[in-house]
Parts: sequence; structure tokens; C-alpha cells
Amino acid sequence: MSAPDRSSWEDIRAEVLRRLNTRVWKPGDLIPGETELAREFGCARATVNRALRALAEDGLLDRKRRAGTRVPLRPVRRASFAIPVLREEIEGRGLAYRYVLLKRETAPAPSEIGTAMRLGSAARLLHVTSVHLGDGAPFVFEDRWINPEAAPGVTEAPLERVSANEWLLMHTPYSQGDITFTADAVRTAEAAALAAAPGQPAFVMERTTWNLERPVTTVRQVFAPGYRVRTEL
Amino acid sequence: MSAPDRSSWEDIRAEVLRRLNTRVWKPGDLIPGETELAREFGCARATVNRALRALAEDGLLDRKRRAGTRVPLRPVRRASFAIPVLREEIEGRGLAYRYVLLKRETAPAPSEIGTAMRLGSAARLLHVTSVHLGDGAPFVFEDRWINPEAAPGVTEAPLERVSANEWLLMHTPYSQGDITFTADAVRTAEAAALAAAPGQPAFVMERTTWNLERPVTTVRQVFAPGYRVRTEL
DNA sequence: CAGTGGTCTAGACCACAAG
DNA sequence: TTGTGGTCTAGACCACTGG
Repeated sequence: MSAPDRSSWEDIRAEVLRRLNTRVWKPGDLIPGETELAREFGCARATVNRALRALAEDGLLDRKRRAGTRVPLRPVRRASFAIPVLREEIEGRGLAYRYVLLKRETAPAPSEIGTAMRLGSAARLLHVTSVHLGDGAPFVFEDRWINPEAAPGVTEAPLERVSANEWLLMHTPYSQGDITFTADAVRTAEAAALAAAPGQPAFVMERTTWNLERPVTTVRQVFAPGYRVRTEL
Repeated sequence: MSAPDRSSWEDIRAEVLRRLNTRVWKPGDLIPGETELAREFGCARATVNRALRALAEDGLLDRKRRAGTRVPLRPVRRASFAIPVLREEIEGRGLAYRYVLLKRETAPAPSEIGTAMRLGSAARLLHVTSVHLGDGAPFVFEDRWINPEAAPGVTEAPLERVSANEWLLMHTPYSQGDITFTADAVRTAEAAALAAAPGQPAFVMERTTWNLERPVTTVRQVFAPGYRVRTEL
């Protein structure tokens, strides 16, 4: 009735998915073990394992040693999306990309920046603000602090031409980071650069990254009103 | 110098990651092939494959047949986060969860809903609005349309007690969907339920799901001002 | 303690794309 | 054409955990 003749782990994944979506296997059910499924599909256990592991990574199955593989009662689905490299995001929409450096200075870290980056006191950072435009219209306003010790050469980088975003991607790896998304009102200081009215709702992305425990950069990106992040499940 | 004595694919992953973060292998570089790495690490090629595949899934390597494995010039990192089941999201913050059904009616789909769900004309849907509260304070306002044909039994579901969110999770699987995030101004119709002023910036999540090509539900969730989504990289 | 998933191996063949 | 990653296999041992 079901098992495909030619198996690959993706076929098995698809078939298991079908059984989940058609409720052949219902939430709370224990599904057959890998060995039995391997027999049914006529393949090696490792192949079944690959398929089930992929589904478990998507939150569609719960797997535990000894306990077996179970259909979760309330599947916790995960959404994932690419963190946009702004130039590509903008060009991907068919718009001409332009980037304008607004400010570049070396300054002691304000306390909230120091906290976000878990910096010691009184570190001097590179502070850069800029706008990314699509077809001449402001797309994102960016306020960034960079730790020169973790990004050697950044003080001499040609940030008039290359956005800090891209310069860092090419010159400074990072091993960990965190992102938050918020809706925030456009601030007075940002309004002009964004060609938006202060107080308008804007999508805001804040990121801080570290490389091997050393803080690299923290950035606040304010997207022009109307921006949408879209992804599939 | 580097290769751990005892290898597992995670050790190899970690070691490769270290070489990327310390720029032993730089952006644009071609790294050694699986066979050679297997020799270096003293393990089977499949083990190296597992490690490199994991890194490639995170966007930290580019792999192509025949061409080999390359360190991307501009790594496209992906962020992923769990789509919150609201009750758990709220309880996870240590708040008491409460849910209030505001409206429940059967109505023809408005055109924008029909479009989002790719419905034929004149379908009658179940329309539900509700609020989820944490310690009594509005947390999310939810405006949802459900296709009864894809969610049998939903018309009789006790939505006064169980949120449509949870009822659907337990009773109706979905195979695909899309999500968008936006910042939007709180609408007048939502303001009272959210205890927020109209026009305030709010984080908005819109989701539509299908099960095997049949539209299941579309929902707009407006989070109370100040809400933040946070995840790690 | 026993049964499940987690991992590893050695070998094989295949699919793809660069030269 | 040829070398690379992608996948599969059959078998093995291990780690965790439920009963």
C-alpha cells in the first residue's frame, strides 16, 4: 500500500510524513522501531535513521533511546530564516542597492552597549551609523558598535564604500551571537535617515556577536515601515 | 596539533569550526576533501561527512559535488526559533496563563483571507478572535480564520476553554505553511483587547497553514507592545 | 537488565559538475 | 572524463533509560 520500491531516506521521510499528516500515526502514538521500519521499507536501518532524525530535527517526532519514537502531542515547530545580507536582500527585490555612511567615530561604549556586549568598563569602540537604500528609498537604518580588538583592521576599513555588515562578514568570523526582533517606534534620531515619521512602527533587529568569547559587534537595524520577514514552515 | 584522539562527528565538527573561527581556513578557501580529513582524523569518511554536512546546514560551509567543500565568502547564517505555543511562552516567563474567547462566528471569508488561504470563492469559515493573557495582562490578540473542511470537529470544539491554537495543534496536522513577521500599528479594533493605544507599534506574526494542499487556518497575532523574540545563532 | 536509538566502520555505487 | 560529495549497506558496539 505504501512503501516505495526504491527507497532513499527522503522517500522514507516523505512516507512517514504522509502517515503523520493523514493521522495513520496520531499524536501520542509510538511508531515502529527503526529495525522494523527498515524491514518494511526494505533498506538498512541507517537509512531509516537518517529519515527519522531529519523529522525529529523539525520537531515532528520525539525520539528517545529505549523509549522509542513518538508522535509529539503538541509538535513544537521551528521556523528558520536566513539573516539577510542587506545588499542581497535589497537586490533580491529587484532594487538598486546603495549604501550611505552617516557617521563614523571612536567613542567609549555607552553603558547599554557595554552590557549587551559583556564588555569590561571603558572600552573604546568604533561607532558607525549608516543607511541602506533600495532604488534610492531608505530601507534600513543601522546603528553599530564594533570592538576593534576583535576586528583588527576595522579602523582602517573603507566603510564609505563597503558596509560594515559586509566588511565584517568577510574579515571577522563569529562563533556565537544572539538576535532579537521587536517592533519599535521610529526614533527622532532615525527618522530623517529613514524618511519616516518619528513614532511610526518599525521592525527592528538587534544582533550581538562574539568570536571565541570576544565581543565583536552589536548592531540595531531599523527597517523602513512596511518591511516584512517571510519564511516557510 | 589538532586532531582529537577520540573522534565523533561532533568532535570533528568542533575542530573544523575552530579552524574556521581562527581563520586557519579562510573565506574562499577550498578545504581538504572528506577522504583526506578522514585520514587525518583517523575515522571513516561517513563520520567526516556527518560533521561537514552539519556545518553546511548552518551555512558555514559550501559543499558541491566535484567542486569540493569551500568556506563561503559571505556566510549566510540562518536563525531558527521555536514558534511559540502561547500558553508555554507565557508560562515560561513565570506568568499565569489565561485565555479569553472574544468572538466566534461562521462567516464568508473576506477577500484578503481567501487570498491568503488560496481558497475558492464564497467559502464559509469559522472566525475566532481571542486574547491570551499573562498574569492578567494582555499578551497577544489573535484573529483567526479556520476552514472547517480541513479541521473536522472544530465547529464543536470547546473554544471557550481551549485556545484554537492548541486545539488545532492536537487535532489537525499541517504539512506546510508560511509565516511573516511585521511591525504594525495597533488597530482600533484590537486596542481595547490589548490594553494598548491605537497606533502603538506592535510585533505581528501572521501564519497560514495547509495540510496536503488544503488550507487549514490563517491567523494574525498581535503582541503587546514591548514584546521581543530572541534567539541564538 | 534489555531494548531502543545514536554512532561508527569499511566498502560500494551513484550523481553531479568542473575542466 | 574524472574527482568530489551524496547516499546506501550490513554489521557492530555503545549509551541511555524504562520497566
